[in-house]
Amino acid sequence: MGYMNTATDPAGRHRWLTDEEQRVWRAYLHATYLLEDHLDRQLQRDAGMPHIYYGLLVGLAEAPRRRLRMTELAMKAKITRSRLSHAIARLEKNGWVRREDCPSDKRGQFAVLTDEGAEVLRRTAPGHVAAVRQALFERLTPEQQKTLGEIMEIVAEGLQPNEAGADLPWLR
Amino acid sequence: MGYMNTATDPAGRHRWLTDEEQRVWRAYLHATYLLEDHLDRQLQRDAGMPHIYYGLLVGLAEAPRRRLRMTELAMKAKITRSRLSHAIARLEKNGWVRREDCPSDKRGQFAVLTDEGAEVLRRTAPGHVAAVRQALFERLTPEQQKTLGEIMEIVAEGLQPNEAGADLPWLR
DNA sequence: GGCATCTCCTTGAAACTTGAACAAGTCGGG
DNA sequence: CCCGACTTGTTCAAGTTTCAAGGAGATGCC
Repeated sequence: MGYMNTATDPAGRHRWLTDEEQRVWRAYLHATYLLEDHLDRQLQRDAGMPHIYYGLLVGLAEAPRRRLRMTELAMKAKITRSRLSHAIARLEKNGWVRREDCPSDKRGQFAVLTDEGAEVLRRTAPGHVAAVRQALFERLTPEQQKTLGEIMEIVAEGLQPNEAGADLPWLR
Repeated sequence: MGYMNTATDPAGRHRWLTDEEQRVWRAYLHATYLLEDHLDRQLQRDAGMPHIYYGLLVGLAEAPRRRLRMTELAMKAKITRSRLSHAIARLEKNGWVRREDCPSDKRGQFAVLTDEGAEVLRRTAPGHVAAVRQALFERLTPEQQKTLGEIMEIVAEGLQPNEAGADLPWLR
């Protein structure tokens, strides 16, 4: 009992994970926890925000006029609109982001990266990239990197809610 | 600017990620977000608790007398003691876990899995395992599974705070 | 136009996490 | 025995996330 067991498929009963699968799964959980935790702390310390907020600024920085509609940004970051509202409120309070009304749709709002926000990014991006590089890429062979990419694309594809037709509430 | 750029190492300046590294990194972020989200919802729906709380019950179920000292459990789950205190309080309210004083150390507390807790696990584990299997293992070749395990072990090892000597504050 | 319906985003409350601070207990000298 | 240093686990406050609900504007159809 517990997470899973060693047995495979005893004629109709539950299929647990094999020992090997279990090893892989636990390694996955362990590593992804540690990495997320590591990056969250790194960014909290150096940029004063959690990883996902940083990702929002990056999303804006990459957008045409440093701006994106709330829903677009939520989709890009794969979070709910609600969560984004709260997050942007916080970033706005920090002065990294500003809200602007959408002229063509009065319901709409743009989240706009401010100069200050861009500056924070400029200042903290190198450290963040270094952290990612050091925690991940420097430790893997090119082979492993390639396989990791393939695996992650497969997994993401399998979980992708939308799939040409099944429009998703970006989310939930 | 932003997350990273395509340039490599222009004589002393910041090393960004190559295009390929960037692809891998974004795929990683995307997939791990989706998977964690997926499992969290699956467990919230079927077991009424988030993934990490489920992991705590599993940890207890695997322990000798279904019990573990708070600090041990925190280590096993790789979370802070503070977070564990809150979590156990909640699980206790649900009746899945009970606290017991440690006889040998009056500061100590055991978290003990109750029969109810064990029952919840028994009832929900198959669904959870199925979710993991379906989202991950069924989509990967044996080769990929093997490589994934290797990669995750490497990454975890690199982030492991302790390393024979550097005792860690379980955590932080 | 009138009206049902959908979309955009926000809000509020509850749940969860974090970090610092803390009471209580243990431990190892002196 | 006593005291300083450390450990154990909790608590508080602040921050974040979730979920359900809702206001306001757009849309389409009659």
